[in-house]
Amino acid sequence: MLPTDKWICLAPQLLLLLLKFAITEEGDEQSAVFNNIGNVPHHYQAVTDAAGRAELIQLLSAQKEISFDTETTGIDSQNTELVGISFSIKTHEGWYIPIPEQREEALKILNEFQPVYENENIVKIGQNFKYDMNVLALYGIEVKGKLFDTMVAHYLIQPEMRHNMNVLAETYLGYSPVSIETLIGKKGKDQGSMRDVALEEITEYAAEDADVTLQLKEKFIPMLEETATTQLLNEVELPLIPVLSAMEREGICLDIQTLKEFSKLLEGDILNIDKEIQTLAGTPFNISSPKQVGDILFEVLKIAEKPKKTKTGQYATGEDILSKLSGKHPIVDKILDYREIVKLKSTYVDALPLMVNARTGRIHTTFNQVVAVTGRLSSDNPNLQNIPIRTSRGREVRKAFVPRDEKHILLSADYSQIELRIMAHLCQDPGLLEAFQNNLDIHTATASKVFGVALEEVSGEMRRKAKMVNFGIIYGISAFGLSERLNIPRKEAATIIENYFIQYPLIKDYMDSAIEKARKQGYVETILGRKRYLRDINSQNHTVRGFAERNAINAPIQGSAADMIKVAMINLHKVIQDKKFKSRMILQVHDELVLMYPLEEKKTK
DNA sequence: TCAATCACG
DNA sequence: ACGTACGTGATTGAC
Repeated sequence: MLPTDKWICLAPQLLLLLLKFAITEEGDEQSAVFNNIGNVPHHYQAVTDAAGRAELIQLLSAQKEISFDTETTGIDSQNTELVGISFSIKTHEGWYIPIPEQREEALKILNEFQPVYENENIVKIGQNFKYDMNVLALYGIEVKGKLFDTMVAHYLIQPEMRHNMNVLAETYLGYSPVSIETLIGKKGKDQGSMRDVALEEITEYAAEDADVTLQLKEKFIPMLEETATTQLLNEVELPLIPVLSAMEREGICLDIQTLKEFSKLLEGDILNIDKEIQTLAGTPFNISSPKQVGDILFEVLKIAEKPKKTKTGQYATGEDILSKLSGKHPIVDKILDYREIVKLKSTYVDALPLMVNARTGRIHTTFNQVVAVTGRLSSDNPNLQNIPIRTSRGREVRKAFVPRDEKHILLSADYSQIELRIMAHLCQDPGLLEAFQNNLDIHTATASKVFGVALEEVSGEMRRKAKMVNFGIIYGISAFGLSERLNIPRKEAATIIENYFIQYPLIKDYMDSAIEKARKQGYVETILGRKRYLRDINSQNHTVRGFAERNAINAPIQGSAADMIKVAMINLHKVIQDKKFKSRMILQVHDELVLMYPLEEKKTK
């Protein structure tokens, strides 16, 4: 690596070029060289003997707050090994403690640090704290005391930005930490292991992470005040971290045998449908290729007058398009069927069993707290927030999620119409409030009002339409969008929307005021003050501005629902802990919580 | 790597 | 006269 003083001798053009590279790729080697913390005086120290550790532990134990980080062999916090731990208590200083590969020896050293991690009086600062919590739990350590997470804090300050440490360090501290690629190479099969990195190098890397984390925390405290998100952080997002950690560690059991059998069944179905489709098409093609499906439907069979195209000029063959062409040719329904089955098989039936953790025998998702700009959680590896439910084949997949044993039961509890209720709260529309207060089916009540018939006279068709309007309202409705989804003329959709706003006049007012608010202050916010910044709200471009306007309407609703369930999760977790229940929260699906409880706790609830 | 599709709320 | 419903993640084919 080149020291900085050699860089400034370079021709300005070259420097500019290098700078350009440095900022296009986050955390790459160029940016690591440019403005590295290595050019700042610092003191990072490896602690490798018992005496050194004892001294460090004594020092850490006397602190009000410490930042820490863990180095591991992998990125899956449920299936990884500790390579080392690092701490910082002062800017530009830090310690790194290697952890041996041999588990007994590793446990011995971690036991030494246990009193630090579990000290209730020390504030712990981390970046992506949940990961470290999960890893340390693998070694029997429950991190306790007040915590601070720079990643989660930044999520409230700038929800739409990325929140990884390299970005944060570059943006707020003006330097690029050593990138992990410098140590173990680029992601891929040739990537090395953190285990094999020389002590000197990993010390710089790990201690720097703890150091940077501590510095970021100091930066973020006033920024949280400026954005009025301190309370949301302290009372919702941070307390949620141990809850999510516990849920991830708990995992969920999967009935692999059932899925294996289902897979075989689907396999057969796929072969049959494939054959039927090829025959109907008259020429062989790959049904999994949307491009080829489009060509068959619209070039060979010509089943539509003017087929819709995607933005790249390819024929659009999505479910919405094909279902409208259902009657035109028998092949259409077959393709839809084929797509459903292949989706289920590849994404769920075959994929999930491979993700069962060898140690626990269960599936462990990761709940991401800083991805969704509205404040929702997301779930990945695997995503357990999109397990099928809408079709009967899909529900078979869902059935494979089972309690631990016959003495346990899975319980799912969900909010009913939470987003519409929040809309009712935000706009205080009397009609909408009354419908909820009378505990009416909200879509039927809406149909009754919009179509001007008695509640008892509402037909299935009317309810279906009203339901679509209610959903559309939350998303920032347009006549075009509604007409597309109801497959009715735009004029008719417009009339329905007009009637809707006559019946619920304050909803219209809410939508207008949300947009107005966004224009004036540049952001909208949820009930708990979570912001969404909408820089495009005054754009000259209709499409771009339209997006921002719909976001202004939707974000406070979707986001407030997210706030609410997060608070509920924290409270529920506390009750379970305080009363020492064995019930466990397992999943969150936006408006739903899945718990597993032992039979014996059924009556105490 | 991106676009298209589709699973969920 | 525009293009259009909000938020996610995984898989596949095509380049």
